Amino acid sequence: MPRHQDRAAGGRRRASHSMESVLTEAVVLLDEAGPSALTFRALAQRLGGGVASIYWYVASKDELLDRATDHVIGGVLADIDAIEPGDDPIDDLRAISLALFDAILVRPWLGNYFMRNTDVQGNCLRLYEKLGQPTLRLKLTARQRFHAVSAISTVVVGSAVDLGQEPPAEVLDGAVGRDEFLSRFTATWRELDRDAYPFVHEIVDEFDGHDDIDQFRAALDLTLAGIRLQAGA
Amino acid sequence: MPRHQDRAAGGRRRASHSMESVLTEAVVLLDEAGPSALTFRALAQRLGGGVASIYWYVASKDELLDRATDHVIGGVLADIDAIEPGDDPIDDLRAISLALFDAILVRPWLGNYFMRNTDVQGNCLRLYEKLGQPTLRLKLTARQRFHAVSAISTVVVGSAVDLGQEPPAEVLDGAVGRDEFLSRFTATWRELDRDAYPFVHEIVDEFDGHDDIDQFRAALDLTLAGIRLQAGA
DNA sequence: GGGTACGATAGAACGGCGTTCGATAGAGAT
DNA sequence: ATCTCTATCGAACGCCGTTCTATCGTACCC
Repeated sequence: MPRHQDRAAGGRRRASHSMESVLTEAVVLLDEAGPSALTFRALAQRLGGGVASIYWYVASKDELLDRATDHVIGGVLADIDAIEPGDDPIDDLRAISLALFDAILVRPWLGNYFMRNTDVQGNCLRLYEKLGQPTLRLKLTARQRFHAVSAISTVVVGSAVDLGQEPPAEVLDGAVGRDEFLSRFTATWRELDRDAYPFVHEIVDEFDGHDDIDQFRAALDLTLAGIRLQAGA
Repeated sequence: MPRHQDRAAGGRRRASHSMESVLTEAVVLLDEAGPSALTFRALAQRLGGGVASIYWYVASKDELLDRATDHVIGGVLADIDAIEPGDDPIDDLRAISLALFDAILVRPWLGNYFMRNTDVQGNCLRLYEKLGQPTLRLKLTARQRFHAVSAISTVVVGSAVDLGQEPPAEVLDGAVGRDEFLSRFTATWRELDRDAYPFVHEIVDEFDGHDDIDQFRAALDLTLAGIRLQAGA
């Protein structure tokens, strides 16, 4: 029986993966073209192996996304550990939140999978802890602390989701710039009836060419101001 | 040539749709079992027609989701129009936000599609306007007004996304209750090292059996407190 | 060194999805 | 009667996540 075991030039090599390489390459795909680009087939090709092999490391695509997310959060955690705690707990909260948001700006897809399953996302849990520790220095009840951190987390996730909307492909191609894309909206808005839409007209100039990080910082600072008020500090 | 035109008993009837019926049935599917249940095939079956017919009304699934979302926001808008403006603009902001969140509690999938494309989502734009009008009565700059409404919108969307995570099927089936599902997490958390996770231990009792609307209300009130402070009112 | 157990890999197939194509039925105008 | 435009639909296409089954290669045992 001719079992052709061609170890010669043409012979297919078997690929050899690792959890690390799987997650790293998954993140590369996500970074390059967003969640829709991360398919098992694309990932397998990048790893130089077969599709089914990936299932040895993760049980499903959801788990892959959860683990990939936690993988990059690990890096964020390192950045956050480098932050020196200051006198003001609220300033610490702000610093940690901004570090997290910086990571989301670079990888807008993060928002959709962050904190989805702490069983698998150990780093996300650690980050949650990090975010909560400054509140222990504030005069708050346990419930208030819980709500405060939830609120900050909500603001981060909410902002991330705004960012994470995959732009209509023409922006990704670079065919039209982001500013032009925004202006298309504002142009429509400006044509609305001034009496029926006084607020939209009031802020349309602000929306045009607005900066995402300014928007996040403003939302975060409003929440932090509320927390500070509550703590009586 | 025998073009068999069986108008007899067995003859298939043609279905007759309308934008209204398409969106209504789409919402029914979303309500019954979440976004994963809304497929063109399931929708066609419900409408008693063919798959391709739906494409006469919407150009893609994204547009279907956008329009379905805007459809139900229309109902929310009616609720909001029924709210009498009070003396305090911030109380009005709170009332409108809560009305919106009430709708999201019933339909957790809303958060993922809300405010995605104001071209198609006219009602969402109207709601944005409604949310902004109270800020016109506050002493704020245009930019501050823009950021204030964005912040509120972010809190709503962020909370909705938390809610919108499709539970792991066993909860949907009713096999395990929501409380039991939460307790499974907290049980793991309680086993963590107390020194490494002081905050998690501090709030684990709060997390166990927590109420989503309390969490939202707390986050919203923190943001509103920040806005009130900014307006010097 | 032959046999065996197991960690790891992979091709092929399955069913379901969004989407497209081409055909066609019905209603109204010419 | 014919033409036109709106509306409908079955069948097919290509891609997706997932599963099945068969293998390869190494470490270990006797």
